Amino acid sequence: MYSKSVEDYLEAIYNIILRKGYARTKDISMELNIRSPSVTEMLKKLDDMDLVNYERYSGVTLTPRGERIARSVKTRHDTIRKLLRIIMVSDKTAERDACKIEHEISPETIEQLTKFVRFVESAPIYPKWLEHFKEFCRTGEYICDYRDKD
Amino acid sequence: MYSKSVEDYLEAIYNIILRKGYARTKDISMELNIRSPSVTEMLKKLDDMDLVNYERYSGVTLTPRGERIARSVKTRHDTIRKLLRIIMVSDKTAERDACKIEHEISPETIEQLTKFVRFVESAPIYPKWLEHFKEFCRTGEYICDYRDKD
DNA sequence: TTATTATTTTAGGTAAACCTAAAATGTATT
DNA sequence: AATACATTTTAGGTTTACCTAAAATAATAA
Repeated sequence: MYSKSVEDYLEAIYNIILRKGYARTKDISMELNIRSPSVTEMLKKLDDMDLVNYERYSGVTLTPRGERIARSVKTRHDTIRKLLRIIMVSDKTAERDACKIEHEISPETIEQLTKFVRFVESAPIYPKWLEHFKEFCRTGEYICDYRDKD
Repeated sequence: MYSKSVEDYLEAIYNIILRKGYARTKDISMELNIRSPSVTEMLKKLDDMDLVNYERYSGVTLTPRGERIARSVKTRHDTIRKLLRIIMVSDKTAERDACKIEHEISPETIEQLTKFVRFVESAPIYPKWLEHFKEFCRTGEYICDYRDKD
């Protein structure tokens, strides 16, 4: 398994390349809020691990392995963020917490999380139980209509 | 904020005291799978921070502050574990993942998580939508009966 | 009480991931 | 081409939280 730090760098590099085509030390430094000497140091390590291609004074690209990992971290991130949004966590907090939780979650949990998010997303209308949860959040009262059905 | 490590020690000490009345270096060492010299070292730090009362060669107890924190970590832990159980993560994985996620979660998220768990638990019968989620997990098919209602 | 065993602590490392200050390199301007 | 400015790297620290080996203390048994 890779460290949080490694995962963060790969994810950052991936995102930077997505939006501007290439990634340099300074971009990564800004994205992660880490000083450039630390970034340089890590880029060397990532290069040794065959996760990035690093050339002094140029920039970095991801190797296939690096990109595979970056993608998987990003997917985890998005899944967690969506789950948090479903349970009514604010956008900002959902984003911030996803950044941290993404490193701490087992494959099994990610699988279930993915299913759950898909389950909610695949509902043709906004699910009633989520309306009920919203209401529960406001009032603390559980709305129950199971009696209507039999 | 306290480090993961600090939170883990406090939680461990709390749990050990709960089940056997007192906590010693070796107990903590076994609980956390950390060698005793490391435990001794941390106990001194925790004592300096006024989170435990530590006496060489005796054991430790939690100060009021330490206990307050331990309780709050434990509560977070349980809430996360319950959430994971709700979305059908196995007991073992839910427990292991809760141990890690408990350190990474903001107050806002914990609040929503708590509400969500309470929402599910306060349902008078096992919620239909959870049956549907179970089914969705098995088959990948979304069961929808909103048309029956109007 | 003395010897043996278990526990705890001290002493002295290590590794990961940061940092600052200063040197090296690259880029842009006149 | 020379100077100025920005970026990147090197060199040398720091902190946190671990570790092992050996010494000190406590608990138990002969």
